[in-house]
Amino acid sequence: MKIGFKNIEARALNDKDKGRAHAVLGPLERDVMEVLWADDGVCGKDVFNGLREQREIALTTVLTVLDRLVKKGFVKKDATKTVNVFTPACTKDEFGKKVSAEVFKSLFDISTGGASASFVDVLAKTDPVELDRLSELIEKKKKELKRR
Amino acid sequence: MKIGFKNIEARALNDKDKGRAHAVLGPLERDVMEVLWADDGVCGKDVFNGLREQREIALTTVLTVLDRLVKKGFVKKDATKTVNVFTPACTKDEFGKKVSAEVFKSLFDISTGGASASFVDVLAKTDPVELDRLSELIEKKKKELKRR
DNA sequence: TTGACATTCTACATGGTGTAGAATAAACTT
DNA sequence: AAGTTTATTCTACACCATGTAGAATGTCAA
Repeated sequence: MKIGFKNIEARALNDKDKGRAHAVLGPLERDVMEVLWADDGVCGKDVFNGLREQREIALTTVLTVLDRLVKKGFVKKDATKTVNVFTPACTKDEFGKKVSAEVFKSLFDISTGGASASFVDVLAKTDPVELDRLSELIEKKKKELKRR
Repeated sequence: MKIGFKNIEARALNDKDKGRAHAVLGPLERDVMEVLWADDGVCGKDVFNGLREQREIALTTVLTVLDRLVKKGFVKKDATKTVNVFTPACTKDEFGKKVSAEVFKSLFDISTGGASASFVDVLAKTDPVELDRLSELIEKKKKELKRR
């Protein structure tokens, strides 16, 4: 019963994540982001009114979450107006990219092959058309790598 | 300042995750899994001895984590022997697939395009050779889809 | 039976998230 | 300016996953 450590050591090296590897946002936080992305430049109450229809929630809860989002850098707050206005710090797509990048790093740590296989599978189920775009992305990337 | 909800509604439908979207395992839990994958059929103490070299830790801590892993279904425990023997419930690759699948679903929820772009980017950095394999996977998947 | 070792129980700390009342501040009304 | 309404911040708690490990208990061999 000998034990090998290669992987552990490998992982330890690039393990900046403080505990949860890919945890990014909770469901409420994500819903708030959705509202911000859906309609830019809203105030806390707008967000509140929006979410309220889907779930029962207090205004202050929304404000708290909004503030946490600001602290995390996902949202910008404009406090110069009478009413604070919140805007996403980046587009939904950019956000997706950032989050994905983090997540993929951890995933590749586990298994590059497994991740790739799974990615294609899930993508095919979710949005088959995207498969073509993905092919293009890969080709582009390959060329990019060759140029160097 | 009107607000749109399409995305929120969409998300609400397939939101089985109870809070953390892609949280899977903590760092210690992952390290334990690595030991199990690295050397199959070990007992608690083996895992302990292994981890011990990387970090200071108590035997019971390892046992606790091992048990939690069993409860989560990631590890199997054979209690028929004098000493309990632990084995991974699936290979590292399979695990990677499962975890990835979960994660990708959430990611695509945010942005399919962003996720794809990011995936290629990170993959190119991590393991450029895998880009070719990915291309193949996509082609295979496309054919598979056509057949139906 | 006793001692050594293995396993389980129980329990606490920490940190992120959801939750929101209370307190405070700012703005508006009269 | 005083009072009223509205907005924002403070403070605080609950919950859960995870890391952590001592205490208690169980098992087996000498």
